[in-house]
Amino acid sequence: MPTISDVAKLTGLSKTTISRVINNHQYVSEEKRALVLKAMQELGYTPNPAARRLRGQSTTTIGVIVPRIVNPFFSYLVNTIETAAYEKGYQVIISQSNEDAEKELAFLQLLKTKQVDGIIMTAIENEWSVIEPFLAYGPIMLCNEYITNANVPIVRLNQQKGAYIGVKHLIDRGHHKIAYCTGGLFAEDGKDKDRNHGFQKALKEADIAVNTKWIFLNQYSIEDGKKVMNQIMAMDERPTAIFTGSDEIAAGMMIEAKKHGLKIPEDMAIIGFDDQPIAEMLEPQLTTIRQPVEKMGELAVAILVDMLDDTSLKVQEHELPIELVIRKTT
Amino acid sequence: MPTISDVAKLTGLSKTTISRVINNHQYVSEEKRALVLKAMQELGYTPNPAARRLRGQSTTTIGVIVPRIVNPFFSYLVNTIETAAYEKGYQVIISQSNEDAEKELAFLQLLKTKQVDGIIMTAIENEWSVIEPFLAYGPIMLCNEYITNANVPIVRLNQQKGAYIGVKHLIDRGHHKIAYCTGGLFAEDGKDKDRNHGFQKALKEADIAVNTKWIFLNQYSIEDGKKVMNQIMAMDERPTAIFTGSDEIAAGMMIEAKKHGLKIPEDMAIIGFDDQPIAEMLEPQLTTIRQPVEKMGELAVAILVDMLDDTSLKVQEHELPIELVIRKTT
DNA sequence: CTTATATAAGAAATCGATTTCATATATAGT
DNA sequence: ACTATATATGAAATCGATTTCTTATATAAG
Repeated sequence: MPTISDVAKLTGLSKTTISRVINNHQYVSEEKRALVLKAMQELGYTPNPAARRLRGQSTTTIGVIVPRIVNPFFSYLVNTIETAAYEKGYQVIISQSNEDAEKELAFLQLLKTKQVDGIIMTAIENEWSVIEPFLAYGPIMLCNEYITNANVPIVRLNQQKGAYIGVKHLIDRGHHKIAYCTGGLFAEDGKDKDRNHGFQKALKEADIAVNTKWIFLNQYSIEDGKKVMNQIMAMDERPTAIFTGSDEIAAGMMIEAKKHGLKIPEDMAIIGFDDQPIAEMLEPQLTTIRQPVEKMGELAVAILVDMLDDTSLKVQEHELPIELVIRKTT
Repeated sequence: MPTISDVAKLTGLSKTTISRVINNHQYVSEEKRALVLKAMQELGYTPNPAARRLRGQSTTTIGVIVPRIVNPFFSYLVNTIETAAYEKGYQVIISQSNEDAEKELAFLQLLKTKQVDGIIMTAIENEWSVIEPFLAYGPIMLCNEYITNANVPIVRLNQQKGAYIGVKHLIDRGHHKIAYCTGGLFAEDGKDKDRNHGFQKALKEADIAVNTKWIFLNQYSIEDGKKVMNQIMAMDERPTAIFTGSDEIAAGMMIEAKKHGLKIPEDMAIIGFDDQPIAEMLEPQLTTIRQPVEKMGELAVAILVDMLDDTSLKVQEHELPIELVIRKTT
């Protein structure tokens, strides 16, 4: 690997001048600049990022934490983040937190040790008080999941509205017995809390009391959906509609409901969340709440890069629109 | 951020001794070792990776290239790679090649500039002659996609067998008019070539001539599947069965076939590839070829890390089993 | 009792860039 | 013509680790 000294030697100039050319500093004559550029080309020279980082320069790398990449919502989010980052000249380091606070913490260390310039968190496992100290080492921003009084940029959706319009839609279709199956066990803040509020608000407006037997929390996967549906099938009094926290839960429920001979939506209406590709592939096609994943990812990268360029930037918060996509399961 | 000098100052020892403790070198007294460890703890000291890299140490980072992360096959692969890497103390940098040779090349630069210790390629966009020179800067290995005479470790599946057993299964079900819809335009090597051979072998054994009208190459997504199905519907003479290169193509075809009122498998048998979660969610459930993604990812990481630990290791090639999962579309 | 070897620790060089400081020349302003 | 400023370049310090040389002591061998 050629180094900056090799370029200096070949051109007969000093390392300083080479560095100036690399970093587009002023006060380099056109003549020398061309000479240096040519020599760099010739040698196939690339600046060593480790050396640049050591001097406190940027790593042009951003870190992204997702709960699990196999969840399509997050793989789509990572897709847009990676693409947007690449366009801005950044690499992406990925970690799956897997609901593991330890692993999340290990990842935040990358910021401390300057392996990443900044971090996008799409889920939060640790207490904010644990995460906050890392802000001293670089920007952290929240995308998707959020915490109300964290003084960091947030790109999020109006989750309360999402749940509200979904449940409202079920009520409009004449349902009174509505089950609720979503993630977040004791959600005291953020996405799940807001969804809970949206759910409650819609019911309250229609004067429907919450039946706690039909509340299923901490549910995430297809398997979870199947299990819950089986629990519901075993009940004396069943709900007639289910609002779920993801298309995957909904899909699991549909598979199992069909096994039990239930007709959807006649015997059981189901509504998903996310509008993943599977929503269109299920039969019947799934009514769901669409989240603008692409916009979220792009915006998150744009904000993070802005913060990296200008550290004095003030904290922004963006709330993106969310909408109901009515298909055939309601 | 405390540095090694801070630890040295606090303990009253030299940087050299601190470094020895960090790297578990011999000839450090137990007494001093304990002292250093305590001081590191106290200061919350972590070695600066940029500095270590500059000295040519490992980056404990591996790079992974996938075509696109939103393809579930690859998001599952990345999942296992990331998990396995984390267990071995490695970070993962991800890039989507998006069928873009330029982007793949940009990613390989990370090896040259020591931002990653090694790279796992799950797809190949450039000519091997373009990729090979990068081997001088660190190990590259192939996982999933492969090139016959590249002298690098390969973890792959028996793709020929995969296509063969799939097509054979269709023939056993009595089909003679079999369409073939998969990726890879002019596959001269690797996965797609092998699949082509498997397809041809199965037909030949049953004395069935290939109908080129029913060959669709360079197809990947759900949308591609839909388009091809529409092309097939417009034909005078249609195939009665389709072998596809991914569950997604198959899913797209099923959606469109149903729109046209075709019954699956009676009017049209369809077989997928991958055994993604959607295979079970489609109606009817999709017959497909299962690929052991978890094993592939784990094995790839294990081999790469082995190579990093012991650079004299000889090149290995692993072929993992592949199997037919018969469901309801055939 | 001397010499060889194992153990223990530090000083200084090194990795490859950027940055600060110093210096030299050219141009502009008065 | 003389100072002030803009332009152009280089030498050396710096970032935070590891590594190579040294040196000093302790132990073992002859």
